[in-house]
Amino acid sequence: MEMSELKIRQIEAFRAVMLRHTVTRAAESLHISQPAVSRLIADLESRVGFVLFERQQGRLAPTAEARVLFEEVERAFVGLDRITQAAHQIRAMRRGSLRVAGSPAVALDLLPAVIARFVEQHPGIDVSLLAHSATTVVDKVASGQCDVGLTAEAIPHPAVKSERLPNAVMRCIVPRGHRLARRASLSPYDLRGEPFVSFPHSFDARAAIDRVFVEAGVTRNLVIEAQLSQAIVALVANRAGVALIDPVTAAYARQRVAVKRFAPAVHDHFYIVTNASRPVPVVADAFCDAVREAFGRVVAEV
DNA sequence: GGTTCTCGTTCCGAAAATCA
DNA sequence: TGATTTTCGGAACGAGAACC
Repeated sequence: MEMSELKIRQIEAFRAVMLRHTVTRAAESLHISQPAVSRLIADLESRVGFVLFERQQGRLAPTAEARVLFEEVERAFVGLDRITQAAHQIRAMRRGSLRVAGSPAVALDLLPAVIARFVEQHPGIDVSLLAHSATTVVDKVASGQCDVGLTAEAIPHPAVKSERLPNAVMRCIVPRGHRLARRASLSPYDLRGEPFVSFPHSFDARAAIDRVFVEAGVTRNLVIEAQLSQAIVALVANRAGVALIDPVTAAYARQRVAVKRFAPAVHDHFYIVTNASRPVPVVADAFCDAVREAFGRVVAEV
């Protein structure tokens, strides 16, 4: 004979009566009326198919079967307590996971710095960091493989929201000890004739850089193209030439090259990318705040 | 929109426990 | 010992959700 389905509320009432010894006190602990508890107990007895309480002199006395059942209920409630605790930890961001993807320009220095601080503030959060092209970063966020992306290019995608970070202006880097390293800021005219290192033509940043020099009527001596901004830093550090790079990479390159402000401003925008079709997890939302703060601080100090 | 079901309420009475 | 309090549970009913 199949036992009909037990209900959580009936189990709660049973547990409350076992713990508080009377139906009235059980009802108080559950914040319901006493008859409601009596009815829940009666329903539970009907469903389990045996008597849980002997009515002795108007009082309830648990049967042996009730005591056995109570042991099992207590074990289950330990599990419920753990679920409650886990929910509290998730709400308080002391437990959970965060999957971050970034363009190389941010995945090698900025994001590790933000993540290290974030993990320190939120111990218990498991974090993974992937470095990919901007297109792949957006794909991973769109498909739900990553919670947050940070790209150095605008990649339109119907399944993602992009937030442009402010004040991202390129910096000029020159070898340490270079004649231009003593200057406070540089312009296209200062770089006339200098060996120049830049991104490939397919990059948005390359087009923006080229436009400034065309508008200034300055012809550069373009010697090397490189995909990664960190590679450009290495080339400049090895005196292969000078370059314009994004402010984040520039900020972390100050030990290796001289970083100079450049006018007119060449914008190189960064974007925080999140999934548009589902709510941003609490942890990811807090991480986005940390990224905004760190990004703003890094580009302001360089 | 009407019906049914679930879960809760208040009201009330019966029985036992407590107290002066 | 009688009055009062406590406890349990039945009856009636309401609110809200689910279903047709």
